Amino acid sequence: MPKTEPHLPPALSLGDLPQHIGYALRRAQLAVFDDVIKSLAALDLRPAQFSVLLLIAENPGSKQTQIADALGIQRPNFVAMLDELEHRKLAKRGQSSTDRRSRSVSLTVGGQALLLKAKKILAAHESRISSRLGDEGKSRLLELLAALAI
Amino acid sequence: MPKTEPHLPPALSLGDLPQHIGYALRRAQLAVFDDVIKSLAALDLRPAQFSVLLLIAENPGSKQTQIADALGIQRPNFVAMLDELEHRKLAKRGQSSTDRRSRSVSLTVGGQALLLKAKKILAAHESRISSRLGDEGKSRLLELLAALAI
DNA sequence: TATTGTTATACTCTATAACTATA
DNA sequence: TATAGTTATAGAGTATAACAATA
Repeated sequence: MPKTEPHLPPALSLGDLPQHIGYALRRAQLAVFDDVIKSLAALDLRPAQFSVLLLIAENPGSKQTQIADALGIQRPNFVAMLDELEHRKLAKRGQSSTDRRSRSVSLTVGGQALLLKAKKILAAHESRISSRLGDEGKSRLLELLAALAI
Repeated sequence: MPKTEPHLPPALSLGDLPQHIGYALRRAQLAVFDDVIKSLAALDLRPAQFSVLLLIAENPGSKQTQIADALGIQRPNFVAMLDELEHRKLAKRGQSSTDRRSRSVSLTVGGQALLLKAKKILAAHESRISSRLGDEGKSRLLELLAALAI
């Protein structure tokens, strides 16, 4: 008598959900972000925190709200994010010489070092993910996604 | 003297963020979902609610937890979702004849009617979105996304 | 008047522990 | 003992109104 397989419950039908671009996008995004989140967890960084550190480094002297806007983060929600990065001594708020309302943000040396580590970790992640697509596949995917991102 | 353009603040540099698959995926997913959410709002349906109605219709007689599992919804979180659909008389919980612990879920006539309307609305949405990609583009995109969704 | 940063607040999504009733 | 449904709860993420300081 052949060994019986462990009983798997029958998979439900998803109908034509997998043909919906939105559904397929969401599933892929969750899977990729799952890998990003796990990768950055070694540095106690969440994806949004990484992107904030990156934008601050890329745009020295920019104002708090400019960073938030560029990342689609609401200004009120950005306050606590910056508070935490500042508390961890990764970023700091400075004075604007021309406008005493606004704060110019910058990275500390520790923030620059952590960003560098994060970039290396994410480069490895990116290689892992890209290997499922091939070079042509990745560039075509980025092209198609750009057409959707308005 | 030429008319001066309205002053736009200089766009910040995103570095190589747009080359990250995860970043591009998230931006595209948010844009597409924005259209889905607006489209379904006419029926007072959120995307997750649509997918629940669809799966119930596609899998008659299936149990509450099977629907939740197939959609990646945690069992505890699925309870309130079903409560609301039941309160709106779109779905109902029935008795399982063989296991008194489990509930078999089904759509009411009203739920079937609303699902049909939602499908039509989403078909129009899908046409709108797909037109940005072309037929070949859409099928290639679904193929690439499937490779990422593990 | 308008804008920057801020506080307070609320709503959705998601995640986990633990209970109950059944199996 | 294990499972289905449930309750309670907590944490992210996201959204809006309103205030003080400054422009």
